[in-house]
Amino acid sequence: MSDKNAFDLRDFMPYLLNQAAEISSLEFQQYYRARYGMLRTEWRVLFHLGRYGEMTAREICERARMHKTKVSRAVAALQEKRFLTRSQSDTDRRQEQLGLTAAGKAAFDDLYLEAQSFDKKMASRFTPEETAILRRCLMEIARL
Amino acid sequence: MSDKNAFDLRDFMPYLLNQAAEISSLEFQQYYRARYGMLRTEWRVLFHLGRYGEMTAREICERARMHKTKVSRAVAALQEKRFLTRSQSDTDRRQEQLGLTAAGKAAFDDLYLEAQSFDKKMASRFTPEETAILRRCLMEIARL
DNA sequence: TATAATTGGTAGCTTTTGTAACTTATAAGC
DNA sequence: GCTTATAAGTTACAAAAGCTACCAATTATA
Repeated sequence: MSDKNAFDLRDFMPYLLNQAAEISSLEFQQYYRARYGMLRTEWRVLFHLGRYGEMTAREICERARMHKTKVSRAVAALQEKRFLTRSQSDTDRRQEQLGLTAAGKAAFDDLYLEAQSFDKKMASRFTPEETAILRRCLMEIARL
Repeated sequence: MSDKNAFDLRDFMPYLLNQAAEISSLEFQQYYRARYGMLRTEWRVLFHLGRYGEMTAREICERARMHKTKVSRAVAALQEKRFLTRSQSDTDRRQEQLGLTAAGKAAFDDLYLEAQSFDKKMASRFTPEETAILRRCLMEIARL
């Protein structure tokens, strides 16, 4: 147990993943938080609508793997910021189509570029081969 | 923007890391939660004390990179479960040395083994080379 | 065509986290 | 020695997440 080769916290994959996720997320958070006062949940919803176009809250739940209450609150917050509009569906009045306003699109475009360059910066710390393996392993673990 | 090769959420490293971390953590959580009613913060504190021996709350903060209020609450919860004891230091009466009780050690030993086999199971999904690269990249990103 | 079951979305309550202020103890400046 | 600063740890209050129950619209079923 006090053996030098013994299993350590730094060898425990869930711990490693959490530390890496936390650090990178906190760093990127600066952008959407400082500029737009957004939360992580809001940034995710914004990304989905900006990147993939109009969709319902349920579709966002599935794609982003977020609980529906989380999405509901993020949508309300984005609407409050005038970044998002809702329009009731004609075929099923329970659901509403969500879309971005001009301001929402502008925020998305801005953050989308930041995300790209942030990702590039992260990848640049490793060789292309390492980065490719890292991405593949993470996708596999995340079941994406 | 609707280009097939365009930057996608699945290409965004912080998102990938979060999804992978969340999935693996939720899975392992089953063990400490179901058997001992522990929270993640408590499991981390238990791990530190079990693996590295007695130390103060401040040392746990540094090693585990947890905020001192989080540690304080986890310590209180572990004490409540009779897994942990405190003893005031003679040289500095502000700090107290934290250690595990017999029950705490038993819980640690159990979970330590589970953690090892869990990690092994995760690693087995990849080749040894891939696993090594994955670990190195994560350590680098997490600045460990 | 009633009635039960399901679905999209919201609201309320509880648990957990984050932040700042506070308490007590030590260290530093003069 | 006496003030001031800093550190360890706790507490209190606010923000956020999780969970359950709920409402209203739709679909399935008897």
